[in-house]
Amino acid sequence: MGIQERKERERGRRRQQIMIAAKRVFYNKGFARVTMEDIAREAELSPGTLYLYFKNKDELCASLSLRILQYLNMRLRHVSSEKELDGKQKLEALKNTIINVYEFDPLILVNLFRLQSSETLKNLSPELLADIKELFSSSLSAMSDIFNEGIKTGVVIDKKPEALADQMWALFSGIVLWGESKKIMYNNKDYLKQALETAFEVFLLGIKRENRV
Amino acid sequence: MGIQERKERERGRRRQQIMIAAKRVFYNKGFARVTMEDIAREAELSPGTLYLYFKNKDELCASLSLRILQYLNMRLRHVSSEKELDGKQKLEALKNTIINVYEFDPLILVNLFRLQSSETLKNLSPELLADIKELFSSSLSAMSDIFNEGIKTGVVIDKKPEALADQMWALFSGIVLWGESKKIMYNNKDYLKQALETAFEVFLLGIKRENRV
Amino acid sequence: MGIQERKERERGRRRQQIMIAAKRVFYNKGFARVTMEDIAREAELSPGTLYLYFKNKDELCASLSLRILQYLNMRLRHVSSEKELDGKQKLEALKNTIINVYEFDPLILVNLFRLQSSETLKNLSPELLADIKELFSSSLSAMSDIFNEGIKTGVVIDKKPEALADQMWALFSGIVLWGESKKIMYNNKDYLKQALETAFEVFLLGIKRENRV
Amino acid sequence: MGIQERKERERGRRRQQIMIAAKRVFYNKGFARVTMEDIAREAELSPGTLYLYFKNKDELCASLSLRILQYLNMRLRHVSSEKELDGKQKLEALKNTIINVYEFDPLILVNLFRLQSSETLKNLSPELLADIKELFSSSLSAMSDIFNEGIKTGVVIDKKPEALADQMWALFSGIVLWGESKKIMYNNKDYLKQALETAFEVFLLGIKRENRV
DNA sequence: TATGAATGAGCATTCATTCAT
DNA sequence: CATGAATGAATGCTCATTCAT
Repeated sequence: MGIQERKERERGRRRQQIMIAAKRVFYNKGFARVTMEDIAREAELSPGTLYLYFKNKDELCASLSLRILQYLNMRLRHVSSEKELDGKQKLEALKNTIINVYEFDPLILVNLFRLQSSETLKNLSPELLADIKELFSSSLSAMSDIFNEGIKTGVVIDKKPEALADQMWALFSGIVLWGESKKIMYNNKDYLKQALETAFEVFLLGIKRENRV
Repeated sequence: MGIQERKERERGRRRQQIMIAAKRVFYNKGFARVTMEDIAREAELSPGTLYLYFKNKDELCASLSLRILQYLNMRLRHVSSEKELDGKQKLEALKNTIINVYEFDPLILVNLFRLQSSETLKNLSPELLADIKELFSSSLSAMSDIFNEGIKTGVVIDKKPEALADQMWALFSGIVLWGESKKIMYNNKDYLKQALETAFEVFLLGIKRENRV
Repeated sequence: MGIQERKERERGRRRQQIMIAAKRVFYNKGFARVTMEDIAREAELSPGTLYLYFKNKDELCASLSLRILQYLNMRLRHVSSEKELDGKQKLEALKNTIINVYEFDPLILVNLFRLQSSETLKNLSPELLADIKELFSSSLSAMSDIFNEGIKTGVVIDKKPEALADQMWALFSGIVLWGESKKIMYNNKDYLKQALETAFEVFLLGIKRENRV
Repeated sequence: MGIQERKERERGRRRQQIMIAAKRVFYNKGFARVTMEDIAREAELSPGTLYLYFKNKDELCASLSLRILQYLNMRLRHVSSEKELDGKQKLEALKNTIINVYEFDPLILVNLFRLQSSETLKNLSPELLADIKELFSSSLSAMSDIFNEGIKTGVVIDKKPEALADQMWALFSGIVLWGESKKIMYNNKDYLKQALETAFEVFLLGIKRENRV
């Protein structure tokens, strides 16, 4: 391992450390109110140091989303390319994957979905924005592939696979955000996982050919 | 009409005037960047005056959501209580209503959905929060009623009607927010209405008994 | 006097008040180290208030220069248009005017000369920059006129009047800045007025025809 | 050559290398915006290393001025002590020397003149400040000598030679700084050398006895 | 000697909110 | 009721300088 490589790895670790601290602060104070100083304090670093690893606050926040997108993408690609599963099993695996990603880090997922609809997107560096777009596209395309296989093998009704992928994604983000508000408005904490299960079941019911006359 | 009542009505008009101005500003500058002074200027009032009609900025913004919630609620109640329609027709009417609400004011709807998952909720006055909750509950309960009628008449599969209402709502907000991000990330402007149509169709496919074996 | 006009005047007074405070602070702390908060404190205002009257720090500082430029310009125009004086007397009046402007506010003059050679110029609002340019041009053109009259009446040697004006201006700023450094480096406080006198005398000697063979 | 001496020479080389890098950066980014890291990067050193050779940023910048002052001083001493030239020729040589110094490094000269009137002077180490003072004094004294010789030989009018030297220096810095601002304000790039020529000519006209009645 | 990661004080600017008129 | 000038706390970001290695 060259010295260059070791440094790069060290740098990556630092970034992780900061992102983890940021996440902890987000949990405690809520996204909107977190300041760079809060994050620095939590990471036991000085504010200036954060800027050695992230260009600005928006990029730090967006980087959190990037991580979970990477995880999601990896999992989806894996399902999509799984040779052992038939079309129907893949649909099931898709559902489970998404729920699993939700469980992996619910808070950051909320951050991601909020990012989607935000002016923040406009302030990101072109590189980071490109990365995010790329992962989004790639994930949706993996989902499309799964639906497409379903369509070809006659498991899924004949709709555009991309539209189905978009819908599933929208359902995912909609449920998660809606669940958030239920938590806040109704103190209804553990509603989400179950809601996701049911929603995806209904969604699959709707698109599976076998359930049709 | 007493003098008291006339004053109250006058007051309501002023509030409307401010809210309309706020909406115009939001359209032009984007939610995040709007200041109270912007709104005051647009309303041809002074900043101080806004505070005579709204406790603070959050409440002003949330009040915008309140209006569209009122509209939504009215429409849903109307569908739900329509004697002329059978269960199946009501499902169709429900779909159309929601799409119609979307078209009525897309931007404010985004605001509403963003509000759902936001810490802003915590800062609202108990009264306003109660109003919002009430309208949410009422709207969802109207939707539940429609689904319930469908279930009873054998049109809809046997799931909890409240869960179905939640899902439909989540689907609604998910699509709208996801559509927003598509606008920003892909400059894909007129995607939304069609996406809503398709998503609701699939959703109804999934829950209608007639489509099942 | 209309209400509008009174307000405008009030606003002007406030600006003056702030500028005077700024000047006081500059005297005490030196230009480079002064913060907006210092100025606000001196003006017995809050930092935010400064921004109601000046777009930003650079503009506040440049506005100080504007004032002395206005004074200079007024005086020069006056000399230039004075009917009672012949060409030779106008040269004398020009010299005295400039020295008088120096005495009017030496520190701000240093600020002005420093502004000349600074990247600050690039950050000013187009309007303010235009005002400054205009006053510079106008002042130099008044000086040119005086030299031109001297040339036409045979008092001054035959050089381009604009070049003479530039030179006199350069001499002025050069002496003032050089005098500043003498103050700092040699604690030589009262050197400047005398130096200006002598320098302008030599300059006039150099350009007056009567001193030539 | 002892080991001590070799080290000292090595150290000097490093300082030169850094100063040259600094100058390059100044040319590209403008004085105000240059950071120590910029300079370090350009010099292919680390920021920390700069502090092994210069006490702080101000000293680094002032050292640039020191170099051109050394050059100026050397040239002036040379003219002053030139046996072959008579008083009149020396005045001409003085003029050419100064213009030549300007051409040698205009940007650094601007830096020097700006330094003159700056609070930076107060932050320099006593040693560096002493060096700068010494070179200034020495240069002005060389100029004084030249004027003095002119006075004694009847070429120059009977004024204090030190005052004449001060004036010439002030004229020099005045023209250069004023020329800078013309560049910025009027995009008038190649004005300076010619302006210096003319200004010095007029100055010499003013102090030469031969031009008088 | 050289490094360069880390520091942290410092600062311009914004904007929701207030209150004297 | 209405005003709008004034507030001042809050915050993202910079960069000269240090110090452990």
